[in-house]
Amino acid sequence: MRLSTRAQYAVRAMVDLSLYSEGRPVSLKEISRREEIPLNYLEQLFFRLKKGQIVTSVRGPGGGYVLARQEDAIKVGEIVVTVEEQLNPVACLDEGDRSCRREAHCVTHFVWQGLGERIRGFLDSITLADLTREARNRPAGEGNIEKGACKPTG
Amino acid sequence: MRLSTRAQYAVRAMVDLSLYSEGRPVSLKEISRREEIPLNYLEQLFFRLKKGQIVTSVRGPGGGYVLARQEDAIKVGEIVVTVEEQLNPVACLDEGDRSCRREAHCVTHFVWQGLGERIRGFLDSITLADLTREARNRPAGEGNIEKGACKPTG
DNA sequence: TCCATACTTGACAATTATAGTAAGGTATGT
DNA sequence: ACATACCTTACTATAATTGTCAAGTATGGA
Ligand code: FES
Ligand code: FES
Repeated sequence: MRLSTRAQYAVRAMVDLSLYSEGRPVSLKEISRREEIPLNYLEQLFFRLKKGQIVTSVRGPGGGYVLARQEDAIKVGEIVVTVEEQLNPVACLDEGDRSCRREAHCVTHFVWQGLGERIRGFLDSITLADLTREARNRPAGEGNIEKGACKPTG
Repeated sequence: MRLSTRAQYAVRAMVDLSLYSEGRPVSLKEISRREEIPLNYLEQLFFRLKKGQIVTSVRGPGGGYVLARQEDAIKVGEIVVTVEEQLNPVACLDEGDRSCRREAHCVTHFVWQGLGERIRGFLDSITLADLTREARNRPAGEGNIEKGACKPTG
């Protein structure tokens, strides 16, 4: 029951972007340095985030990414879903899945369905604004995490 | 954000056991046939379930497994946790993890912590009794699922 | 114009976790 | 004794994920 690091990175990167933006575009290079996320990997994430219309991009020198909306209109759940395809605990809940056309017979199906709803509900109840507010109330140096933390292994 | 098939299988197997037991021990062979779960795999699961004191075993011919407690005293969350080690969305929440000793600096930590609590809370709110009641209210043939359903792939 | 910056995009390798298989052992009722 | 059925460990194959590489495009400024 693990969240992908993609999702963890994406949320952290979004908090970073939000914190250091101040209206101007923020380059991935900066975010990469502060949050210690590989630049190439960040590029993949922001490719998705852009498609998901959570950020917009500015090309050329001095360019970077900007939030597509206000901090308080971006839910954590959106970010996670955007980089992680689906947020369902089991495959048969995925859109377009045909492995089980008779959920009516599956006793456990409704359990996982309910679980998925709770997960989404919780993550959608938190906005980027909540996280940046939290971050500003802290001493914190560079980046919003401790170096090397939040890694899936180690 | 996927649940392991171990967990899915375990819950289904427990429902099956509960449904067909009627006081007598149920052999894994039976469960394996009805639920279409490989016998060897089931053995691994029940090895864990026994250690977790959710079932007890009876050896020898005519033996099998029996619920260690009443249906309504066994939570789905217990079953899942027992076969799946931990139920945390990120590694730093795991007991004994040392990757981050300063969660105070990590802005996103509390989000994942809250998520984990919701997940556990929800799964602990459902008991085996709820599932068997559900199952008995259905036409259903052999096993409590449709053949081939609930598989992670396909 | 030319160049440096920084986004854009696809392909791919390495690592890890999971699912599933195999095999041998132990207890026990008949 | 013998068949049944639990007990336990070890291993392999497969899939997903993480992370790297590389080549391209748009743009602002010297
Ligand atoms: S059909 Fe969805 S869990 Fe079985
Ligand atoms: S320390 Fe737990 S998520 Fe960063």
